[in-house]
Amino acid sequence: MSETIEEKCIAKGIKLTEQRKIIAKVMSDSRDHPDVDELYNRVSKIDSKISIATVYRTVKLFEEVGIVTKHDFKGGKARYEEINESHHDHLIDIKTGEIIEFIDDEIEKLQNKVAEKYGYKLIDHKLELYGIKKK
Amino acid sequence: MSETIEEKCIAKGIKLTEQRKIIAKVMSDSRDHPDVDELYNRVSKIDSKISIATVYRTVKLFEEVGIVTKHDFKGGKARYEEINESHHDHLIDIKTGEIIEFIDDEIEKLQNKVAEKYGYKLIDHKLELYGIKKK
DNA sequence: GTAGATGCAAAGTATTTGCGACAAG
DNA sequence: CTTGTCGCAAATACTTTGCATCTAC
Repeated sequence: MSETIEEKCIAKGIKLTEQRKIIAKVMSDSRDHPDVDELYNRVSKIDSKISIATVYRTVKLFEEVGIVTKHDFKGGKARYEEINESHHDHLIDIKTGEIIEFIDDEIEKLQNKVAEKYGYKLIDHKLELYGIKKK
Repeated sequence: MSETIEEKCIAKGIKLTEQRKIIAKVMSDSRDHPDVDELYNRVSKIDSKISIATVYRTVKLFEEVGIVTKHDFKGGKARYEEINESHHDHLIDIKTGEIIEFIDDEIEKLQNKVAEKYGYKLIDHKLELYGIKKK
């Protein structure tokens, strides 16, 4: 039962403006992990009057209520991705910038173990692998 | 045989200016992971004439030649840490911001396995755990 | 002596914000 | 209606850079 972003907004009592609907749609349709600029480009094609400030405000809002996550991959700009059921981490191709999503339950378990060991409850984590494709 | 940053600079043919020596010393003495601003504060106490531009230029240089690493933890600012023999990852206390360094060989191995699985050679990785202290 | 480093201030990026106009509930 | 959002441009925050001067080697 994967809800759409729009449904999530309603569930969380967020006002659904035209702009937010468009931004939500663009994010849902994005398989990659676009930065705000790229998001703005895509959104502009649908409605050219939307300002980049609104895009910034919206992704921030979506992040705060847990609809999307923010990534700070190498390169300065923050990049966003919709959260859906399946948690995953990222394997990034250093040469091409291509991003592969993966899940490894064993690593997940070990992370919890590490946190436990230091007396912490694990809330969140970030795992990024950087590599080059083998020939 | 852990070399000092100064020794590493000489080994890599980097000109050792007074400013660089000071910045190197401050970084070596820092157990935490200071951002450029904080580094600049500490450096200024030793020599108040050093400009923040030099700090930026120096950390960038040190990063390029592999003397320090840059982290993009939550919070926007880039933070730096000296590289020494022991690789480690970070467990960050969400409430206090405290950073615990840890190593887990099992996780390291699994990361390589994941990269392999997708046909990649692992070059680098970043693992950050965010948690809260248990009472 | 010479190539490269520094300081300063100005210029870039990325992101946030104040404010009057406007739209969702 | 009322509260919160939008668009715009100005403001911030972080980082980089041009240029004249200075310094390590």
